[in-house]
Amino acid sequence: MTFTLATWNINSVRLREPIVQQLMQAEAPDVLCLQETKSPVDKIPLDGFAELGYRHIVARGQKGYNGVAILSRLPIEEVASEDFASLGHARHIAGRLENGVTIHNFYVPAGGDKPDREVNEKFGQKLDYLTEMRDYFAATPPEKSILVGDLNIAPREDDVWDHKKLLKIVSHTPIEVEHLAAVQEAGNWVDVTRKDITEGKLYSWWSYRAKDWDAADKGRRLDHVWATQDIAGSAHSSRVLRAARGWEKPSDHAPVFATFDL
DNA sequence: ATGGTAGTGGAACTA
Repeated sequence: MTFTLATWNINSVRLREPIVQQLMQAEAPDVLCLQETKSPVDKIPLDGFAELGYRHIVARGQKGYNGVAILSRLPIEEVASEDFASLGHARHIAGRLENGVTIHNFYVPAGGDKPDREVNEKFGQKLDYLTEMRDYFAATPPEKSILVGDLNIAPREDDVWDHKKLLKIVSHTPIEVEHLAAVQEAGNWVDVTRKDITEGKLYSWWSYRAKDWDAADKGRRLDHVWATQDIAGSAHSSRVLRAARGWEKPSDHAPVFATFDL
């Protein structure tokens, strides 16, 4: 059985209902994981998604901020939702497909502007969130699992437009990269995107603030697809749909895809 | 060092 999965920080699922449908029609991933839905679950516009074949959903939401959803053409059953770092935020949902694969969908805290937990509480919360993710996967090692989402960290030098310039910028600081590596190690996660696309600059996010995001190309790879060792070898065809960053009323993130043969 | 844009919700917060 082959299925394709996409992850996309949508920055309001209600405002961007049209381009979510555009992605469904143009690319038709079997499973679409969204972050920053910024909507209570009961106000997500599901009818149009269902008409396009996405009849199954597991989600967490809140008013105005955060929010994660898995929209699926395949039946999916909710299996977990954790409040790491006890923030009271809707940042995690996990579901299981009928083939036994578990999908974790995360929206990791962005962490504020200053990379110093002494002066910026949000940065401390981000590190704590990652530490609790690590402990969660260390306590119960995942199997046949996929982890996706906006992890708000670009770990590699070629995941950012300028490594040296971003070393003190939140999302690319060494301490964040170390915390993310600890999560990856605890769960035996393989970075599927970088298993497939081993070399070269690769981004999934471009700031709204750039005059011309495409020409400036000052991007970062904040959105990730990971899989446990037991199924990572079946993954292929990873890609970032950069074109979606240029669609009508775009998100500042582009969707990231991977296909699994299981 | 600063300010640049976008979403929610109708000011101030978050990213």
